[in-house]
Amino acid sequence: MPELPEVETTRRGIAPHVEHQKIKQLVIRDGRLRWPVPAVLPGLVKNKHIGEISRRGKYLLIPVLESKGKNQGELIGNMLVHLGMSGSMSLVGSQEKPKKHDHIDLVMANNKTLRLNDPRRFGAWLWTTEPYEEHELISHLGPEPLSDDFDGEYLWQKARKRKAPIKQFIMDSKIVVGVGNIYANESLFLSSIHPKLAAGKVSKARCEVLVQHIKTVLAKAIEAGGTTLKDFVGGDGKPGYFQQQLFVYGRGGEPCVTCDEFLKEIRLGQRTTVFCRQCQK
DNA sequence: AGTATCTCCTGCGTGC
DNA sequence: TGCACGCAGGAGATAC
Repeated sequence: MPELPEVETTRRGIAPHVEHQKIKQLVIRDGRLRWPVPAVLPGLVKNKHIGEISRRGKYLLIPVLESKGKNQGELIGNMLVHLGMSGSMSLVGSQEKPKKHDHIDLVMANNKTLRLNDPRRFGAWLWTTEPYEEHELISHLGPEPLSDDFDGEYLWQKARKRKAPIKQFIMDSKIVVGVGNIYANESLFLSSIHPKLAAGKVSKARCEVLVQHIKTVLAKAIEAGGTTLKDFVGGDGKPGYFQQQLFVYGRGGEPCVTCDEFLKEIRLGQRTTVFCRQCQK
């Protein structure tokens, strides 16, 4: 269930093995992801070089550069990868046989292969020649949650007159990217804010608190993921997600760690929502 | 424009 | 053991 910390952990895990490498070939074993993987892509990237991998929200951006002899040259375009909800990447030896749901291989000249596994095929592997910021899946996205652009003032301004529940509001990628269900539940608990409270009813002061908790929760999760980076090479591609302690997510019916009240579990916009009726108002 | 609902897909846990 | 079912989840698409 890749949320932003898992995607960032993936980026950090694969980057040292992939960046500046020459692409031997791209193998599309099953291109039926959320959108069809462009059939022309293997031809476009063959024998090109890979640039520095970045992340925007939960999208991984893999630049492809023209090759000049053994070196890389000008930017040709970007591969835009999303792990959906069940996707993961791993680095394997180029001879390693694909397992079930191993849909795409990026085979590199260093005899390593970046491999995408995605059982539910909600992920994406797209191509764009325009600056990635202008791609239709990227251009409308809100600020990065860990950046200075995301602060209490910003959230409060955006939330004015909005009636949507605060939980759904912070999960809206147009408002801020990277806050998935787990971390939305956790940060609201830490902020003592009821998930159903209308976004426009959250005071400026409480917006400040909420933003700080979102940042802290995400940063801690990234830190936890960083401890298992070594598992990327020759591993199963699944870093130690959810190592951090979860206060409410997955704990419906169990006692609140603060007040012992049984945690309430409801559905909000078809998402499991867990909170403490006592602590969150 | 803002909000609510639907949708893609497979694997897993549960209850019969 | 097998089957039907509900649920999980990101986020774009669609409807109101």
